[in-house]
Order: sequence, then structure tokens, then C-alpha cells
Amino acid sequence: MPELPEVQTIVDVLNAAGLPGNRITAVFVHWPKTVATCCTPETFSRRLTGKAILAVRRRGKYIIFELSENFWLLIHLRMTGRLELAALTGQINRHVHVIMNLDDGRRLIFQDTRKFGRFYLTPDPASVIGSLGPEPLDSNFSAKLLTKRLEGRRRQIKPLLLDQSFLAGLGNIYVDEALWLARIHPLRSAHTLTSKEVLSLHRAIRSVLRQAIRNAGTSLGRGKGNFISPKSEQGHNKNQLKVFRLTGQACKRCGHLIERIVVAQRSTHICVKCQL
DNA sequence: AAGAATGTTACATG
DNA sequence: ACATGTAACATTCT
Repeated sequence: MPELPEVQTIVDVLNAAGLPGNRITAVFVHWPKTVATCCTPETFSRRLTGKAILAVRRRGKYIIFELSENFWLLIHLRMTGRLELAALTGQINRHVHVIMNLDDGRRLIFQDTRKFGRFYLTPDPASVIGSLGPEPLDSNFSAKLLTKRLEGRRRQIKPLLLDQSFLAGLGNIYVDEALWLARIHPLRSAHTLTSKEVLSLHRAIRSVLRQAIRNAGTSLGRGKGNFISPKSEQGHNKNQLKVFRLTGQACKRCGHLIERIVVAQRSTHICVKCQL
């Protein structure tokens, strides 16, 4: 579920809600595996308690909490992870795996139905995010850089774009959308893209991501895996999707029907008439 | 109603 | 390097 735009939305909401400046007063872990990348739940709670949140940022699909005493908490939501900002009182459902109490009387709740989400508490964030590829919305992610990174790569373009060490932040939704916008077929071998197509892909990736951020993310339905912000708001980017989960509908560019194929075990949506 | 599919990633294997 | 399969899980879809 959460790709770059959704994670950015979460970070923006947390910042707007005044999370930085808070101190963490208590931590409860209900599913040890969530924090196991660092240590036992007890150690995790002990290390985190008392730390102040200095800043909240994003890198790829990671939410990054810069903490006092040179510690960092990185959270990857994987498929169904959610952060919710809530009052100290209130019901805790069975999908809540981590709770962080804050000294302003609120708490940050991590829930994750499929339990794939992971916390990383470390003095060395590079050990977690050091191998990520460039940030697609950074000014240093130029068409030139994309061209260079594509050079000599023979993988299919879709799995390559999903590879976080190639480019950080894209997931299944926005890769399909970007490839449609750039009119590139997902099975194309990366090195066969013309320079014109690479230019087009570069623009498409940035355009699709920026639009989704403007729309506060893509919420697809009302199911448990659906995107919802820490303030429990849905994103409204679904209306902007051109191919993702639109199998059987007319392509907005040429009218040909959208088809679904499987690429690298991921469901993939394309217009075979305009994506070549 | 059983079985398949699901937006992510790490890891193993050829 | 790259493709492919599997596993981590629970819910929803068919």
C-alpha cells in the first residue's frame, strides 16, 4: 500500500500535527517481530523511552524519526502498516503492535494487519537506508542520472523501477501509472529505451508522484490494507489513476481496453495499444 | 466455502 | 546480473 506519496503524506501530517518537540514517555510492543531488527521488545522500549523527537522525514518508503542522543527510528510500513496519532485513551484493536506515548498527551499507534511492517532503532541510519537508490523528486535526480543508471541494465523496466536500490519510493501503483504516462511497455528491457523514452519516463515518474502527493496519496477502497493518514483521512488520488486496477476500462488516451498481465509476480495494468 | 489474490521486501536458488 | 520462487501474515475477493 504505502509508496512514496503515501509515506510523504504521513510525514507531512505528523509534522503538521506538531510531533517534533515531543518526548516519548512510554513504549509498548505487542508483536516482537515488528522491532526485532533492533533487539528484544524490552530493549527497544527501554532505548526509545525518554528520547525526544527532533524531526520527522522520509527517504524512499521509510519514515525517519530523528531522535535525541543521536538515535534514529526508521519505520517501513510494507503492505498494510499504518501510523495513527491518537489520544492517550481509547480502544486498542488487535492489529496494534506498537504504541508510543508522547509527553503532550497523545500517542502514536502502529497497526499492521499483515504484520510485515518493521521498525529499525539505530544510531546509524545508513545501515538501514544506505543502499537505497536516488530520490525521484530530488533535484539531483535528473534525466541524465536516470539515463546513466539505465545504461547496461538488461532487466525488464518494471521490476527495475520497483527495485528500491535502483530508484527509491516507487511501488506497484505508481510504476504502472508512470509507464502508462511515458507510453512504455513494462516488459521492455531497460537498455532498449530510446533517449526520448528515458526523458519521457523521467518526467512521468516525477509527475505521477507529485500529483499523488498533492492529492494526499491513493486510497483504493475501505479494506484493512487501504491507505489512511495518521489523522484517519483517505487520500483522493484514486480519481487520477489511468491504468492501475482499471482492467477492462477504456484507455483515457486511445480508448483501447486496459489489460492486466503479470510481471515479476506483480499484477500489472497496461494499454497494449499505446504502451510500446 | 475453499482457494486465490493482495499495494512489499528479503532471501535462496538457478 | 537477472529471473524466479518462497516466505513473512491476515483479509478480501472469486
